[in-house]
Amino acid sequence: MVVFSENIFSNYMKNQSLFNNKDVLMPSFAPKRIFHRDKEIIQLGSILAPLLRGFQTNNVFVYGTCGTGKTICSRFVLKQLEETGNSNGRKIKTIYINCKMKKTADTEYRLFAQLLRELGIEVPDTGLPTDVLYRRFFEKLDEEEQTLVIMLDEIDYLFKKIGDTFLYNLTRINGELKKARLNIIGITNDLGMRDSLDMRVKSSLSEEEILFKPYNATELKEILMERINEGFRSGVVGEGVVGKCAALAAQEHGDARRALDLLRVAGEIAERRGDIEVLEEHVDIAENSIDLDKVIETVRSQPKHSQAVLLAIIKLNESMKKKNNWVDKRLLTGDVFNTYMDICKGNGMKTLTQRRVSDLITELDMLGIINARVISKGRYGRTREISLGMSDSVLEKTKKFLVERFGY
DNA sequence: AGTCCACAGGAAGGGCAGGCGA
DNA sequence: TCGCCTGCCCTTCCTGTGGACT
Repeated sequence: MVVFSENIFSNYMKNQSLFNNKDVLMPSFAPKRIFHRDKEIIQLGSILAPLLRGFQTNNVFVYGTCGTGKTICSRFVLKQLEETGNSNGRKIKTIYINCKMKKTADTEYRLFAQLLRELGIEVPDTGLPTDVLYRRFFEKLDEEEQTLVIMLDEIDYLFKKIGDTFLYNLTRINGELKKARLNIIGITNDLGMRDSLDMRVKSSLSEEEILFKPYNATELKEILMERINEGFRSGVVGEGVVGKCAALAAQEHGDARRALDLLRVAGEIAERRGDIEVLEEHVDIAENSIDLDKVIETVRSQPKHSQAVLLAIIKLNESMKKKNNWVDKRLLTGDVFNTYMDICKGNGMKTLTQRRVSDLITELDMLGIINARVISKGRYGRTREISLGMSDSVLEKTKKFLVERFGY
């Protein structure tokens, strides 16, 4: 029972926080020092340096797996480039765009709209032809002598969705500008994307390439120690915790973002429990919690029909497991569509066509929630084999969320 | 070698919301 | 205000496809 004469936050305020500055442990935080990426930073810096003297330079293609420091290093270099340029009387502006942001930069129109907004020009969400946006962007850019560096993060997502026309359009702008200059930094964790690009785009975007290798456990440990010193009160995080976070993240392709998330969430769990120290058991709990939050957040942001398709996949997956020979049985597009229709009918929803559901399956695959690959069953047709890309505990919570939503 | 299946996925077009210009 | 334009989401129609089966 809550007694209203007592302040519910008094306990929280009584205990001293384990954190000094939690922002330092956020993936978005820009640290003063970046470890083990000297070579890549210097390489990117030397490619962009001619811009400071007003010379043309090459576009850059940055690739490496998740959490290898691509974004943080690129942002670090661009920030310094902008500062150095501006303090030397040369106008350099940088724009960061994450192409995976739904409804923000996931179509060519939305990408150019976002670029225009960054340049201070408001444009409607729809209604204008894309080439009008393109022209406005071009005119605004060429109003004065300046250099614009556009950093397109997760560029593979946009490429898979709409092809490489937008890249072709962007890269050819430079030849038409009279006063301004435009440079593009494409960042991706899809190492195969480069090979799928149109020859003209490839030669223009991949003029320079920088590969970010995964961190090993020792490097991750050093990165964590630096953040702990600033982020936590001294002595609240033990040596074992750092080693565990680093080892777990090293297993996941040397992902520094993962290591930081583990550390921060472990700290939050310890604090919530009222413990005075972050322990290895907190890291174990954090490991499950992070996956869960990420997947639930993604699922929650999906349109209703995508959620219904995912529920259909989860339900079918479950019923297959219950059967003895479930290993031999495969989850196919047709089965998913039938179950999806049942879910829609049960909820009074109008069903989308199989063609559209096929696209939704592709989108769920691109988000990493499911795995779908095209297979041929010979005489019995060509279809997609679908499986779930999440652990049992995450699956259980996702199912709970979807079942509550659809009551199925 | 030819047939056939169950889709994949491309192309075209409709409906809707919204902008532009006369 | 109205007609015409656009992008987006979706449907409809269509062709293409890998490999088991005949």
